Parts: sequence; C-alpha cells; structure tokens
Amino acid sequence: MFELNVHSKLKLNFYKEPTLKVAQNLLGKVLIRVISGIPLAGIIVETEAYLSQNDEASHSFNGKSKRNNTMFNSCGYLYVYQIYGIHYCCNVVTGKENVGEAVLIRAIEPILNKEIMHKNRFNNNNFIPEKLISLSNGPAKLCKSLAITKDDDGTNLLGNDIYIVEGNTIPKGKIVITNRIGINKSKELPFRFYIEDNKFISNK
DNA sequence: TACTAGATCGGCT
DNA sequence: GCCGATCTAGTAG
Repeated sequence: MFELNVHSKLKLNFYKEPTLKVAQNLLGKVLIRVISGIPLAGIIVETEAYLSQNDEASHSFNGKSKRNNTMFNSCGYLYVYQIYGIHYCCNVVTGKENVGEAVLIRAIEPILNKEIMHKNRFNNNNFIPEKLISLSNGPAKLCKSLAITKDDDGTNLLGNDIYIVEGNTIPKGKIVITNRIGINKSKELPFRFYIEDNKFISNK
C-alpha cells in the first residue's frame, strides 16, 4: 500500500532540468490531487514532451495566446487546456519564463483513493477492479479521474492542491522512447516516454 | 476485434 | 469556418 509522504514533494530544481529529461524523470513519480483534504494519487507511467523550438505540435509553436499563457510560465506550474470541446489534458510546465515548454501527462496508475477516482470518472459508486485500468490510461481520462479542469490551469506544483512526490526510480532500460501519438504535426519526433510493460499506459 | 462518427468549444487562419 | 496533444458508442465483420 502506498504511503503518502508529503516531505518527498518534488522541489523546483526537479522542474528546471531540460524538458526531455523532466519528461523521463517524471516516470515513476506520483501525481497527487487533493480534494476536500483527501488525496487522490497515481504513478505517472506515460508522458510526452512539447518543446518551444522546431516542434510544430506544441501549443507554444505559434507564440503566446490566452489559451497557452500558462505554458509560458516559469517551470513548476500545471498547464491545463480543453481539447475537442469536451476533454481536459494536463501538462507540467518546464523551462524558464516565456520559453513555452511542457510535459503532457498521458497516463497514471491509480494508487490512492481509487474509489473516489472511479466516481469522478464514471459518476457512480460501482467500483470494480476490472475498471481500474480505464480510470486513467489516457490524458483526458486521468484529468476526469482527478477532477482536473480549466480551473486548475496555472496551479503551482509546489503548493498543496496538486503536486508530485517521489516514487520508484525507473531504470533507464525500462523507459521506452517512441514518437508522440494523437497528433498530425511533428509526428516523427521521439518525445513520448513510458514505462516498459506497464499495464496502465494509453491505448494507442 | 476494427473501424467510424459524433460530441462540442475556443483559438486561430 | 475549421480543426484539435480525446474518448465513447455504435455498427460491421
């Protein structure tokens, strides 16, 4: 059973590393979302990096706008955007202020208060273990499970509402590096990372 | 199991 | 107007 240790919260230095490095270092870390004092949590098992240079798929590619403003914050903030009118996706902002880089969290493995995550996602209390994987094996699914919406855009990850703590270190050999999915531009860039053989990564 | 369309909104051309 | 860093339900095979 996972024991939440608030003191292992990641410090600002963690986010200051180069974006591609942070994307890999995030694997195995634990994303915490506190609602009414109750922590929901999952192990980060899949990420994608979005850079500021030569990356057409990145929201920051065409410069700053109202929507992507948070992406241009200095590192250590949560960037949440809405997609297809109905879903939300969350990113960890990296880089210095006005740079515009982030790591999309694509999948987590639920470990704490899974029943509440299930209720957030499916709107019912009929929690069954078979549904565990589909709780958060995709960027929009994990946001739904953790009740993350546009309201959470700009949240400081060093605060107490949404933050990330230490978890298991993933050996380099267990990190799979592939191209990103679900996009049409800059598809060829090897910016997607996930934990090998993990059951909770996204479907595609 | 595999493919397709529909949902639904805001940002950008 | 168009289309997206998605997901789901529906249909066909």
